[in-house]
Amino acid sequence: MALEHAILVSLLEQPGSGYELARRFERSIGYFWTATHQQIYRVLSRMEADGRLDVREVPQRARPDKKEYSVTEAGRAALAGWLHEPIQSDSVRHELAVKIRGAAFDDPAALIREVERHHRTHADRLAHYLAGEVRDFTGPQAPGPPDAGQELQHVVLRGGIAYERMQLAWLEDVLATLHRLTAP
Amino acid sequence: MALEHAILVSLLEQPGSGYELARRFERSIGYFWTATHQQIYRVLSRMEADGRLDVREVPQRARPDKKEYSVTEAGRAALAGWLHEPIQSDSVRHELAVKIRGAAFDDPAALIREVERHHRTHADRLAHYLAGEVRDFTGPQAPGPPDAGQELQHVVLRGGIAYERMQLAWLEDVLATLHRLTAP
DNA sequence: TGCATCATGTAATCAGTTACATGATTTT
DNA sequence: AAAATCATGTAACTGATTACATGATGCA
Repeated sequence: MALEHAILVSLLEQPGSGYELARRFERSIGYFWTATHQQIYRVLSRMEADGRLDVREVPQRARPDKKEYSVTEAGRAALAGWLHEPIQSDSVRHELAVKIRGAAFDDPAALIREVERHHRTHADRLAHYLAGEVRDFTGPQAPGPPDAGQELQHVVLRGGIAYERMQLAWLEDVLATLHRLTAP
Repeated sequence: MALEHAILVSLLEQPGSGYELARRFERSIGYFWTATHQQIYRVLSRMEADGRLDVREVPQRARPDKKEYSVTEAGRAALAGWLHEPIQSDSVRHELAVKIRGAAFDDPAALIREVERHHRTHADRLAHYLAGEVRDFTGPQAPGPPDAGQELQHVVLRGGIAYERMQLAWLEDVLATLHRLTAP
């Protein structure tokens, strides 16, 4: 299970509450791993019980208290152990592709709207990634040796950008194909 | 749940047994949806109980009997219904990206082998897809209007090819980054 | 007054994986 | 003699989603 490891990475980058983690999973970490708050809370409790995380109750004024989690030495060791194990390539779950092949048994034209909708979603996501790249990874780099954390975050973001660009090009291919089949 | 729909599509393309489906999920359908035989058998039973599939016991000589499944009218209607519902873009689960960001808290060099391994896996998969494309989608097309099923299968395969090419390019980017961080 | 944000959780259910189990035939 | 292929399944478990629940503050 990689949610646990994604949480370790995120909390090493910056300690925080379950709520904050859930928001990060909607933003940067969500570029390559998704999770809902329910699941995050459950995993956080377990990880704390397992000694991989420390909790600190943080009272706040004008807001409910929060539990700030940080990674213990045991947590860091667990992450290191996982990093040294080989993982298998992620299995693909591409629901839209199921639909496209399914359209052969229905009306291909009915899918055009849906594919256009996905195209917009991916275009938005790409714009969002590109804005993040400009914000976080341009400008003069600090003198001295390169910051590994920064470089690695950037290469992962470039992966997200490449993925969205590929998706957009493919969705355009799909649209052209659907149009060809509809009005030849 | 799209496994059910992936099974409907696959059985509409060609009726078959659970075993045969499992093999297709390792090949063509596996390009965009994965499933193990255990899960397939379970879902097949449920779908048959729900009246979406018909079963026919096929005795075979020199082999165990098999159950050949085919899609009922109700099954076809269920697929059509799903095709007309909007779906949300697939959520990403990119374990390798978690590892790459995690490498900032460990030794980035230790990841090089792992990334190279993934590169080989994707190169193999790409070669496999390209061979399939030559086998199934080249040569003179039949006269008359284009075959929708064929065109749609092809565009999905092109998606798989585009994905693998993008992955390969990105993994090369990752490797270059790791080398830069390791021996600057 | 109503909605959004911050903050945490439980309960029920569904989906997916891993391990185990059986048994014949064909190939090496 | 051993391994691979064909063929089907059960059981236990883990992971993930959906729905429900609570309650304060701040903004329009």
